[in-house]
Amino acid sequence: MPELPEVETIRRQLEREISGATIAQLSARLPRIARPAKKLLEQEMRHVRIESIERRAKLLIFRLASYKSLIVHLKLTGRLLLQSRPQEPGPYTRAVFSFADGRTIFFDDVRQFGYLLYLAPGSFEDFFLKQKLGPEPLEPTFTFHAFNQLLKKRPGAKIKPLLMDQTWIAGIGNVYSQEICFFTKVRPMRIVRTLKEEERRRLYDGMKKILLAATAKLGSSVDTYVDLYGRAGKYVPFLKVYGRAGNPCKRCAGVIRQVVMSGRGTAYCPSCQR
DNA sequence: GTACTTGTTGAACG
DNA sequence: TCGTTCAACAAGTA
Repeated sequence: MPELPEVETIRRQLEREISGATIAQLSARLPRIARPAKKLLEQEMRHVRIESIERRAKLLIFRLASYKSLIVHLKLTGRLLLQSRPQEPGPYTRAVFSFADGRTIFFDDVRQFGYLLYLAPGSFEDFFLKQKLGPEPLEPTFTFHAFNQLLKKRPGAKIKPLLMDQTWIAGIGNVYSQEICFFTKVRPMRIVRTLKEEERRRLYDGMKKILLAATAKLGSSVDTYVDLYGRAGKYVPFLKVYGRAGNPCKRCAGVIRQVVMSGRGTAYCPSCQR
């Protein structure tokens, strides 16, 4: 599942490879992934230069010439794959970017949840206002004080689903929210108002530490995630609780337990997470 | 055949 | 209005 570290990894690779390149054409092979509509998207993406690649939450933003932009959301199983030599599209290739220099990028997505969204100049701000995204956890301006203020807004929330709430904080999903709780030694169902000062501090430190470490390892390939070059992320061996239910805790003598919270699988160590 | 997996949306609830 | 939970979406994997 692409979360902040995975999406940021792809952003950096895209920046290196296609910033400044020109898209000759974009072909949406599966119309449902094209927004607002296949015809308009393909029309608007003819012969446009990519100025830069940005990321906000789990969204990739292609900044294009003439203040146009293209948003890419990978959702659960989306991939962007750079092909330096001509390749046949696979069964799950939903769109193909063809560059003026002959390279292509495939947008593959088994589950068809991902999308490509064209935004005309001006509608960019509207889109992000509607999204109501919370702050970026790795921004230098996101201090402990800012985090603490954020916690005060939701005193009654359970910490793990709150970490996954994109309108509260951006970019954290089901994998890293569990890892952050483990690092903090706090159970995922803990109510925010019961968190002590030192636990809040560990939450803040752990969040930054884990997201940075995972990004440095090019993300976690727990499902189908691979980077722009089709390579798996290398963070999985460092995951402490995600996908480890029934296994011994890596920190104490406990056994990792799995529960369901807000409809999502949630693993934690009942022994060292309180 | 059935259960399970997940990011986001929108509906439903209190 | 707000916070929260839950079904739905889709399709591969166990």
